Amino acid sequence: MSNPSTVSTAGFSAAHPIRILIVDDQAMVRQGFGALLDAQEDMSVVGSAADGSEVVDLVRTTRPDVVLMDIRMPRVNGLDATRAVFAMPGDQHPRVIMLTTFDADEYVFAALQAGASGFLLKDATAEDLAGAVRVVAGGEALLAPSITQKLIADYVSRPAARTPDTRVLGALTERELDVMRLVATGRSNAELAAELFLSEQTIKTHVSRILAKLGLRDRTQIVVTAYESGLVSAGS
Amino acid sequence: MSNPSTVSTAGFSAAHPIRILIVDDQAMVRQGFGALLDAQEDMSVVGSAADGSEVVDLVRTTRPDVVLMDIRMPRVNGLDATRAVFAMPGDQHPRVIMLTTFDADEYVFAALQAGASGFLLKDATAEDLAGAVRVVAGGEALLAPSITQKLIADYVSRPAARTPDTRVLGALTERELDVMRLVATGRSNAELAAELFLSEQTIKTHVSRILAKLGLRDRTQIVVTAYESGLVSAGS
DNA sequence: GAGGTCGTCACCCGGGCGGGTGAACGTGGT
DNA sequence: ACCACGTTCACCCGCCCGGGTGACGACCTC
Repeated sequence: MSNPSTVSTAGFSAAHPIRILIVDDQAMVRQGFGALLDAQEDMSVVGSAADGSEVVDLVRTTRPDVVLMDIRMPRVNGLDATRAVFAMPGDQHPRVIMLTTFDADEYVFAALQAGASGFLLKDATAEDLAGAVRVVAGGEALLAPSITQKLIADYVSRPAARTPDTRVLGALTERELDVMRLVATGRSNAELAAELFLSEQTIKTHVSRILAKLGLRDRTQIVVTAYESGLVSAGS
Repeated sequence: MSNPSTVSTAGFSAAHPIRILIVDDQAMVRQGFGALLDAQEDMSVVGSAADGSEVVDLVRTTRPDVVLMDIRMPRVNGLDATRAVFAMPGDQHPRVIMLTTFDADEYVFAALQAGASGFLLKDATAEDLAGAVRVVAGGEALLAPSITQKLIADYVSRPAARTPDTRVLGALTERELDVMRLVATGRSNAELAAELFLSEQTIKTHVSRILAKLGLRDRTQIVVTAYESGLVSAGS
């Protein structure tokens, strides 16, 4: 899995070793992976922690490029620790690779959402691990094949991320879009009037214009169109 | 990127070589990749094609385990060819790895949706390619790191695949869910009556029951709840 | 057979909704 | 200066919608 950016990363890191922080509650893992990665000439393990609670402080003091993070840990788990890392002020967040002993698919989405760039099983070989660190340090991402498989299956089952439809957004004025968004929450005209500090009649005018411009009949069709066009989306 | 299943695959394929079909319009690629993979002792290139139009026939006659498919080809492109392969009758479809000369992110989702299990750039090394074939033949999936990066970015931006909410699905009867789904398309009571061959009054009764059971006020809130609960979802 | 749920349908009533028309004000373009 | 457009608001009207009540048959449980 090499490609131009991996190569350039390797060249770059010869001068500036990739700084690595290892977070795992098992001392064996910290020592094993630590020694293994430290042996790579383009990498340097700058710290380790046994608990997610120390991660933020360590990131602040050691400034790692890549954090290897066990997902299951006592006290603060890897998920929360990752979220905490990406919640840190500034925009120089380290890249995070999640480690898991077995196939914990229920955490994959949460981990990626939290900001992780990689997901490896702990049975990975030395080459796998070192390669993954280089890939992730190079700004790309890498998942274990079994994880990739699950991710793809989940991915294709999700609706395409909808960019708000231009045919809708274009025809309506900004104010009408405001009203449409609120109509799509199930509110009545009177409620919209109160919400927007307007007369109910004004709301009715806006709603009528929306209906006319979009060729719809009633407010239920406005709600449907709002969802289908991506103006609003499920999950609030 | 090795793991138990990769190992078992290799062990399995020593007795039964992985059968490979190569589809690419460039003769250089067919010959190069073909010779490269054929040199692997656990692989056997069983055919090649320069055009997506021949793929279905070749899959039928050569029964490959893995198809390496260029995404850009004259006449029938790799996307359509992949769809055609998975549209073939029977359930013993080969696994498909898409190849692309450069970073064609706009095709990634379509390719995966079509059924592809892998996505590689053509600058992959021999080890990358052979490793990817083994991973995919073993039932898992593998993406180039730059593709993985884009996939993750797109993935986390999508709303979680909603499993229809039990609080909604549980309270309503099957018939009421039917009506709710149709209400959520923006139809009037009269239209629902016609659609379901019922009296309009019956529809009104169902709608009233839905409103009462879910604690809603009017049909627009039914539409909102239908979308938010996952009973229906955008993208039709 | 008694009781419960579900699906079907009827009548009446009140109210929110949508349609039509008109108008005022401010902004921006030519 | 003029017109177009967007935003705001008013009055009137017709009607679909939602609420209440009651009913009938089918099915299932006990």
